[in-house]
Amino acid sequence: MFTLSIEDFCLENIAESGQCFRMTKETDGSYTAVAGGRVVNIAEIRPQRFRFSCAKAAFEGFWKNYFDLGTDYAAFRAQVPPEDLFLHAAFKAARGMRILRQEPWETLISFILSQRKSIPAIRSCVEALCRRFGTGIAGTAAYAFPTPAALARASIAELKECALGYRAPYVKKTAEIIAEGAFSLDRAEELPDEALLEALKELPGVGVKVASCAMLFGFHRTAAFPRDVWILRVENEEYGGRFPDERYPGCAGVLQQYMFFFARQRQYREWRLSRDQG
DNA sequence: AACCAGGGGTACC
DNA sequence: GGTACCCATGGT
Repeated sequence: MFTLSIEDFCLENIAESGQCFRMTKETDGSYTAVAGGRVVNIAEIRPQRFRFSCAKAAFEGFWKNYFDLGTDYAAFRAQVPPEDLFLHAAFKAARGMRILRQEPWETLISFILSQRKSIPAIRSCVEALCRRFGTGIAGTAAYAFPTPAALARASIAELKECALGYRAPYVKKTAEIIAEGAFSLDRAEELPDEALLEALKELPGVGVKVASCAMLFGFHRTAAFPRDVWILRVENEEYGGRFPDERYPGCAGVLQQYMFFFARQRQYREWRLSRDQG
């Protein structure tokens, strides 16, 4: 256990941002994250001052990278031109958002089962999969995300018991393809963005949007710009149909996450009303 | 209690 | 290359 000062790091905004599904709020206001077969609890004991439950070595060896704490997020905001009022409002509303460096496998499966589900529903689905097919993490009550082999072994009926519905075959087939080695996530890491997108789209249940989410959140390809229903609304309401992602080479995906977060807030509706009247 | 959710596959044209 | 329609199920 140790404490640390960190700028641009908001546990709540990250946990509620819909990029990860295994970060939960505790009754004391702290957050517990499960990733990479590890568990950590983080409390903001005063503004920008955080207490980590793990050892310093585990932080340096894993969590620091996981939470992308080596990246200066103020530099992203600085790229936004003053006239883009929406994006500036989004940066204000989603202060402390970061793009986590999650594992490709877990991210891929999580977003395959995300389709036509709300974020709370995705969380409970993922948790059910972990409890049923993952292995327990020693010294904690948490379960690791199941391996490709474990999900490939699962029956469709078992997967449906985790509320996967019609997505159960997608998850099973993708797990089989990866467990067999017909698709290597390690080799996929070497592909350039466009080739990676096309490769991911070959997997069952993976279209442009799911592939983009896996790229952004699992492969940390920050140029990937996932377009879901919320982003499409924002593009129509704020950008005349299409966000100019080419204006932000290599980091449009980061901005996308701020946009997504703000678009879902009630305060966006109010912000838009007051803007349209003034 | 209806409504909608970080969409993809398929059958058309 | 676009579009209409279906797909299960939970959270609000």
